[in-house]
Amino acid sequence: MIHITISEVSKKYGLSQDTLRYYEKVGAIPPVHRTKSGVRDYTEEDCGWVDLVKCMRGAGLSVEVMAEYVRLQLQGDETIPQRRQLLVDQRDQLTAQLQVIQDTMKRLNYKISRYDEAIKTGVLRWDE
Amino acid sequence: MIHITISEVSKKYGLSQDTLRYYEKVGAIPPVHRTKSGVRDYTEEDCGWVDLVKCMRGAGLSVEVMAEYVRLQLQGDETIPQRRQLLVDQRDQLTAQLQVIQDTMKRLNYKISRYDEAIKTGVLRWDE
DNA sequence: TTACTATATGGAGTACACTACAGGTCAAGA
DNA sequence: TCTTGACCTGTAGTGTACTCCATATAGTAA
Repeated sequence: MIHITISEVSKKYGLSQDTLRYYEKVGAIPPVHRTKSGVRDYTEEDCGWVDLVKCMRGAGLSVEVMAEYVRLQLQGDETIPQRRQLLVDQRDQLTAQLQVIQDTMKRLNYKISRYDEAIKTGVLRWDE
Repeated sequence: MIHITISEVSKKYGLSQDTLRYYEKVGAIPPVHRTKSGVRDYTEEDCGWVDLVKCMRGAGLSVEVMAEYVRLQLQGDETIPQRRQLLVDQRDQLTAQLQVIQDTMKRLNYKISRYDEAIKTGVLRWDE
């Protein structure tokens, strides 16, 4: 089993050491393995959690949601239905967010095309 | 020209009166038309700005970016190239965010499918 | 005129997600 | 042994985007 330090995890995932400690403190990842002297010594599994939380945070899931998922996970197999439901809820949120972003991009594209036209012709019609 | 009150704009767009005043204060929308006694009296154009900022904020653009766009707009036609560039930059950001969300959804879907399997068979393999 | 309601302003407070810092510990090299 | 560097904890501070509140004023109904 390979173990790596917090500075290596920080480099590997592009998250600051403070952020890694913060995620652990608020429970967005489970407690990380430590050396006898108390220094964090990330296992591959610990890294997997870091990777997961980085991905989910990037998409906009809250740290509280991640912490809830971790809590359920640590409670064992009887929480599998709740964990599934949590993920489904978050997926639904992302589906909605995807739609909002696509609609906004359409609007941005329309405005950009009008600016292109204005720049080309020197005229801006029906502004906003 | 139709004018409406802040409470009507609030209902129409689902933004609180405080939020509407806040957007105006920080410049995310231009100054709203007022009655002689100083009460906001939104024109259709004012409403158009509210609609725009609601849309952009929903997609994650910052109020500061909106305020910058409004500043440029109020400076007149010579800022058209900058405004176009601002919109293009934001569109690029959204394109990237779209990708992140899609990747995250793939990951969520994979995990959900594994939970479905676990619930069906009673076995969870290679858990996280 | 009085009372009520909607709106105004300025400023303080909240929630979230970090981020920075002070002070302490520990292992390894000179 | 001494020093250095990386790490630790706990706590305070920051930025963003609201949200709430106290106090004031204007327009309308009774």
